[in-house]
Amino acid sequence: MPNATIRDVAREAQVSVASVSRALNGHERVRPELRARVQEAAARLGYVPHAGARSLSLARTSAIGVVLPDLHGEFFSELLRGMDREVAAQKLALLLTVLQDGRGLNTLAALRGQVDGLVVMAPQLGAAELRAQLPAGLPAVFLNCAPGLAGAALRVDNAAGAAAMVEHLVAAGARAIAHVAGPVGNVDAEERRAGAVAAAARAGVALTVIQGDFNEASGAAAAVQVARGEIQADALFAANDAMAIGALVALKGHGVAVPAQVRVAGFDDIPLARLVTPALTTMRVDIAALGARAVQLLARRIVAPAEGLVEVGPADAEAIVPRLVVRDTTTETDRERQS
Amino acid sequence: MPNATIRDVAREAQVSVASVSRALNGHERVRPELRARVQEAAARLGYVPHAGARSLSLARTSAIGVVLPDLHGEFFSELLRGMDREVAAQKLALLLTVLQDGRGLNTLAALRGQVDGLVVMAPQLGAAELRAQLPAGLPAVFLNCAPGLAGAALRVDNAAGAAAMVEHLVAAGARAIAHVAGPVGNVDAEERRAGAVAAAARAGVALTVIQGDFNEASGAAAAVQVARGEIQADALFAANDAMAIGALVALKGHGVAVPAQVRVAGFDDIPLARLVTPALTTMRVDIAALGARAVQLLARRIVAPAEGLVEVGPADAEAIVPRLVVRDTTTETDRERQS
DNA sequence: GTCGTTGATGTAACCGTTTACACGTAACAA
DNA sequence: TTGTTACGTGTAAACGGTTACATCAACGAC
Repeated sequence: MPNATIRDVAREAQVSVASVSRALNGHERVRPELRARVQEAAARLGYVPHAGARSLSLARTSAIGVVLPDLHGEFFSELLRGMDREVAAQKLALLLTVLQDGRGLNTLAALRGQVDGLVVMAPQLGAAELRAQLPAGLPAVFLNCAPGLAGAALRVDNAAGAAAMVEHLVAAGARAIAHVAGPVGNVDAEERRAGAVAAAARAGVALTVIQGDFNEASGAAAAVQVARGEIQADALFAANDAMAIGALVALKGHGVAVPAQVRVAGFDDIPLARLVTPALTTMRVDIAALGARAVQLLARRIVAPAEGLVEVGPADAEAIVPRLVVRDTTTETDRERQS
Repeated sequence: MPNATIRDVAREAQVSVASVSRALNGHERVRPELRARVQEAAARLGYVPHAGARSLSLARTSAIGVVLPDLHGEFFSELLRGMDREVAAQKLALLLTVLQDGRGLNTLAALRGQVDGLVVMAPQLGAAELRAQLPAGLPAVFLNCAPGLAGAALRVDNAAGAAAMVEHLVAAGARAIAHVAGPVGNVDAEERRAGAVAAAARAGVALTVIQGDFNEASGAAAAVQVARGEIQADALFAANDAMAIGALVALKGHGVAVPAQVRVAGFDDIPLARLVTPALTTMRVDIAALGARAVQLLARRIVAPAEGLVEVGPADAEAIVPRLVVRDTTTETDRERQS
């Protein structure tokens, strides 16, 4: 007998199943004496309600699905940490699905009946493609997705962040910037590039785009071009920290002084950024807050229909603006020689 | 009409619900013509089976629960990545639960009926405490947990890893090793110390244990003792990379050549390890593999009862052996001066 | 023509909850 | 006394699937 059911408890407490359900769910109209008897019986049998059955009956699973691309490292864990924080507060559970390239196409639809809503991050999928895969009628919040989907949209304002960084570099004395872009087709990468290009144009400084792929090696490769003088630049702005760190190491290897000769900047503020020498200037995105906010928005959409105050639609779209974190790779300070 | 049910499909295809179920689940005894008609109807209505209902009927959810402590960074994401890889292969879903300090006590029991099994990592909980919270009769796999629980146990073989490192240091010419241990009470730290001590005894080299606390500062302090000659050693083996890096910096500061005068080694292979100069020799634990293996073991336990070949019990306990990653702090090479 | 056999399909019970509704009882007003 | 009301509790019908069993038609053997 693996587990007791509500009927076992009813028999044990000599009441009906309805009373057991009411007693355990804290209904009003239950005599205290009976409630106590039921609770006692439940405890005696080690009864735990069967979540699946309950969700079938309530048409509510108390779980939300998270659909993510194949992420690495800090970003992934911070996002989940933020989501979990909020999910716990709302007494929900998290069902995680990673969208690998091959599989995962019908995977999304299969979530019907298993979750009450979806937080989707699929920067590589088009709106139409995505819409086709989503189970109809499930509330959803989209993170950095193609625009125009039926649900709340939450994004990182990459363009504004990149622009802020370019402005900072210019203020720090840069006159020719090399931007190491992320992989083509990646929305974040595109937005950062566009923001950087626009800001450079506004500031009247030269900006050369070098193609990268978000990995360290490509940052290093770009740095080598700069070090050899193949590309004229007194600042190297990478679209993420991994590439910036790769570049930093490569520049050091080629005897280029940072930030004296070339300023270096990244994006994301991964933990490693403040540990490298010199410490990396970068844009910090509060990933945990992003995750928490996504869950919050979703939770609101889930209860909303019940409340009658639906007002859904793609109305609410929000953007998280990254914050500039100035460290040693862009400003000459007396801390330069230390640590 | 948010979503079609099996009855809608039955009506649309002019057959019974049983036939729909059989047709869609690939049963044998279904006339091809009827199967086609059902599939067509299902497609027309955009029917997707309701996971909750199905799991209630089948007594199988196709989901497994993952219970983790409040982890940060790389470890967390790598573990989940490994689990997801295996979970996808087994056509399961992942339900994530983070065990924060306060909450999460009844959280575990609430998973009944929502998952088919559990992967639990709760290094801070005692066996009894844990057992009390787990839903009875749920297959479970424990990661680095207290021993003696009913389920498979999977751990990192810290002792073997430490021993391997000591052997490597000896092979690299070390004759007197200083081991900077982690905080007392920490299981990983204890195991690493024990493994190092034993291996040194076997190899017939001296080994001095210096108490540390897993932070950089304690590594640096230990290094100072070695540099000053207060402790005789030609190799410094720290129980984690943070302390090793602290030691590395301190040795450099005291003009001690690494690895010529003192070899340095760490444990964990954090991302920073290959970025410091000289690059740190360390032990790499394949976290993703650990996660994948846990899911694999659990999946086996889940199907086993159905197969009749139960053979459960705490029988299978496995250990993942870390891999030695040799870099520049233990071997003099021509790469020494570079990067 | 009858009977058994076989294979495809339908009927209905079941999984474990929740809850609308029915019902019985007691308190109270007339 | 007799309605009315309010309240506590039980009965049974959902929720959306799966599947044991019943049913039925077609077929071949006698």
